[in-house]
Amino acid sequence: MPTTQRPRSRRGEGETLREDLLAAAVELIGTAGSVDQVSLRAVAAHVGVSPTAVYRHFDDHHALMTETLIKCWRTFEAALCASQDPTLDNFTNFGRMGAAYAAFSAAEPGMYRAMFSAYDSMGDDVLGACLDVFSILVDIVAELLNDNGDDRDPTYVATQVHTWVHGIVDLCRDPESRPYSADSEDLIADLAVCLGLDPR
Amino acid sequence: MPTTQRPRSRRGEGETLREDLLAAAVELIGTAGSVDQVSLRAVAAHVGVSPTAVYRHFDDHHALMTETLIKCWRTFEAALCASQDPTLDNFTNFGRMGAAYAAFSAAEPGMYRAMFSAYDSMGDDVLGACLDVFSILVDIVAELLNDNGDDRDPTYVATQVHTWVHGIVDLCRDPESRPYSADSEDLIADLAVCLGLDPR
DNA sequence: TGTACATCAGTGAACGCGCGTTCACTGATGTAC
DNA sequence: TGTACATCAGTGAACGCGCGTTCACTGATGTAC
Repeated sequence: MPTTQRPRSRRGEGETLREDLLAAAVELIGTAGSVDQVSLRAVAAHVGVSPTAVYRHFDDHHALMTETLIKCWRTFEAALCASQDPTLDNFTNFGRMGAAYAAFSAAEPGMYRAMFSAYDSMGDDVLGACLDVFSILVDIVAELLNDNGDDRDPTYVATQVHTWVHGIVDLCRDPESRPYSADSEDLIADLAVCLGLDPR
Repeated sequence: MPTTQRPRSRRGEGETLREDLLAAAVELIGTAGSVDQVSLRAVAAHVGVSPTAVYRHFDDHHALMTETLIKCWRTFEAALCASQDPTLDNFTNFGRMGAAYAAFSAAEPGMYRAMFSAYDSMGDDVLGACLDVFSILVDIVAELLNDNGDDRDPTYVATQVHTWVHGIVDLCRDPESRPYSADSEDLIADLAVCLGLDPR
């Protein structure tokens, strides 16, 4: 958090501060691991601007946090999409998405926790961003089931996948102190087989 | 939170305030759904006592919260144990424990979230209480595997069960706004079969 | 080309609040003599 | 049986802090004439 003051934007370029505030808020959420431990004043200080400047771009603290969380979900979405390779088969891509999910939660544990702690308590826009991510998973599961001639409901199976993966990365978040000696990579790898998603 | 003042304990009965403070802290954690949103002052006010009185029984805010969380874990442990009936077979008891787990998280969602958010960040005593609960699950899974002549590692399978159940109750916490149309009871019921725990 | 001015992108002081914690204290009560 | 007193179980005022938010303001800058 720089005590150094941010240089004032030139006329017409006021929106750059908005982006800087969001980026700082994302970073602070990642450090804090929760939304409500990140103050408006801390975000402003991180950027090098007075607290009042924030009100030029956001209605209040809640609006700042809502937009920040949406940005987090978009980042997560981009990471999952980037893992997909259309030249590969669906089961391989499914595995890559699982690995990307685990990698994101390991690289940004605070962000991951904050996102899933608050996904349903910040309003419809955040929930919408969350649903967009889930639909990516539903799509790949649907293709997988189709490949296998499996007529199970893709949404239900995707929910099985997601609840399990989420439980794994949420509980096994700290290899040092977790109560589970198992490795999250093993757990995720076994999961597809348990759910009967591997090609026969 | 009563503005009414708590009557002073009689001489030699000072420990009753300690119990009252812990009970109030458990309740406030349940309402807040997190540990660090519950202040020492709020706990004192809930009991009807001055903030300074808390320091007669706990070193500081952190010590109060640590003991409160342990009490939460013991409550959870008692609920799981109470679901077991030694006159029934292991698979039935396994199902009853799953139902008790889901019932606890549904009845005390705030407590459940606070417990699992903080299980690894409050010190070894809290982690120990958490491990005690996990070992209950390992025991019933071990008996189940033994019944089935299944030689999988009970700890690993229990980890599979727990990560999945936790993911289900954590993500499907709010039937109104969750992104999943599935019912958590269905998910939990299907889980045992997916993991091959049902008797053949 | 010069200049008045509206607008943009902020600042700085102040507010009332709740927080954890420290300090000096108070009054009831059980007990030793 | 009476009483002095140590101890118990607290209280109340005060501290410095960070918080969200409001308000009046300032100074640079692009633009219209």
